[in-house]
Amino acid sequence: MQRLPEQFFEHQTLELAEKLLGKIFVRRISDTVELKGRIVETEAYCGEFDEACHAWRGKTARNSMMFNKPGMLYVYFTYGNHYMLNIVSEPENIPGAVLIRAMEPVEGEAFMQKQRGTMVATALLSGPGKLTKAFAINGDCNGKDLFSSEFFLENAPEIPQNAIATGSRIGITKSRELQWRKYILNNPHVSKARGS
DNA sequence: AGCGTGATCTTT
DNA sequence: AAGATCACGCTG
Repeated sequence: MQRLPEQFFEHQTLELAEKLLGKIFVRRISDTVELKGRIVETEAYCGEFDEACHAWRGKTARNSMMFNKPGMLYVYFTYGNHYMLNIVSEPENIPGAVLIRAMEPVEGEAFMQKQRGTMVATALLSGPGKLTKAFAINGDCNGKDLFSSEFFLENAPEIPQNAIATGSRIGITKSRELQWRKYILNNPHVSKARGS
């Protein structure tokens, strides 16, 4: 299976959010445990005109990874409980990232079930805080990249336009009007909107 | 529909 | 130094 090269990530953030749909996120935990998930939901966060983006007011200690090279991981901690996984986009020194909001389990389900404390397949990776817990991703992963033996993306067929849905990003209060959430239509592993 | 949880950012 | 916010998940 082909690994996606650095050039794959060199697209505008919103475009990358679409192109990531359907691709396989891989984490090698050990020689014997490999975890794989198919990306089914993403959100774009980009630059200084997007008030929901952590970097809209400029570089800080937390968001500095968003200014790094495309294909790196930006992982941050929020709500006192949860790590969020983002893939950095945009050229160096320009802030941008794609939040991975949901995946479909492909390999390593036993490990994911143990991490999450549930056997329900659609509950393993169907939210940004859930999937980091399932993949044992924490702050130590911030700044790693997708071109190593530990983390990489596998190529997979492009999702046709008529199977991609667009909407407002979930859980934010600012810039609600931007339709920067992308997800695969009718996929049961997409996260539920908050409050429903 | 309400709450836990703690880092980060803004305001004093 | 204090207060508000937060790209959430769980219980009920």
